[in-house]
Amino acid sequence: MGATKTDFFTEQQNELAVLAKALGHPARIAIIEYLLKVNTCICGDIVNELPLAQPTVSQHLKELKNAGLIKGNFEGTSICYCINETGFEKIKGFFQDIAKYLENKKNLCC
Amino acid sequence: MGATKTDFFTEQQNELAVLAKALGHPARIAIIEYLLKVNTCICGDIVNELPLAQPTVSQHLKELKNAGLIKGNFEGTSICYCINETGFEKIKGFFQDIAKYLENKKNLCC
DNA sequence: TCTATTTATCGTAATATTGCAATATAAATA
DNA sequence: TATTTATATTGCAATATTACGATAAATAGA
Repeated sequence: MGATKTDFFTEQQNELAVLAKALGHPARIAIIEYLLKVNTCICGDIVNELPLAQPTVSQHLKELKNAGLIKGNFEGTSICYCINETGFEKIKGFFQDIAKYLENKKNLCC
Repeated sequence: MGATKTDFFTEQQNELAVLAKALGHPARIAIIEYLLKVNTCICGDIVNELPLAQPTVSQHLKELKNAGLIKGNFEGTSICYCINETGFEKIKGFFQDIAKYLENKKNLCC
C-alpha cells in the first residue's frame, strides 16, 4: 500500500509524470528559471541564489538531471549545469495537445 | 525539517510547482488525457477506466481540481468533470519561455 | 603529497503522498 | 420516507519526499 501503481499506466504516462513531478517543487522551478537567465552555472552559484543548504541543492539538481531536464558536465573541480532540451521536448507535445484542444473546445464543457 | 520552504520562493514559483506537482502522477496524467478524449465525464467513468478504487480516484480528482486543472459541476447525483483552461494557461507561459530559449540558445551550453 | 575547493552521498528526522476499506453525504426516484 | 446511485471524507498503513549536518570523493594548485 502507498506505492504508486506505475505498472498499470503507459510508459508515456509514467514518463510525463516523472517530468512533471521533477518540476513540482518551487526550488526546482527556481533552478530552471535561474538557468534560463544565466545559461550555465555551477552548483555553488545556485546555493548562493537559493535559501537552501548545499546538500539540498545537490539533491534537487540530481532529480532534475535524472528526469532529463538539466545536464551537468565536469569542468575542473566544479560541474557546469545547463538546460537539457530532451526533457522539455517530451513535455512540449502534451501541452501542445492541450492548447490545441482548448482552442477548439472552448466553453463546451459542463 | 522535511517541509518545503514555500515562504522563500516567489508566488509564481510556488504556483507553477503546485500545477506541475498535480501532474506529477501517472493516474492524474491519465485522467487529463481521458478528459481530452471524452470532453466531459463523471467520476464513475474514470473509476472504470483506471485500475484504482473509487476513493483513490476521488482524491486524485480533488487534487487536480485544487490545482485548477479541472472543473466539476453538479449534474443530478453525479459530478460532471472537464478540463479547466485557467490552470493550463498559467503553465503555458513557462513552457513558451523555455521553447523560445531553446530555439535561440541551442547547443550553447556546457 | 598536502591543502583548498567543489560537489556528492550517507544518515536521519520531519513531513507529505498514495491507496483503500469503511463510512458519510447528497440528490434523484420509487 | 426509504432506497438507490454517485461521490466525498475519514482513518490508517505503506511509502516517498524534503532538508540538512557530517562526511566522502575528486580535482586543482602549492
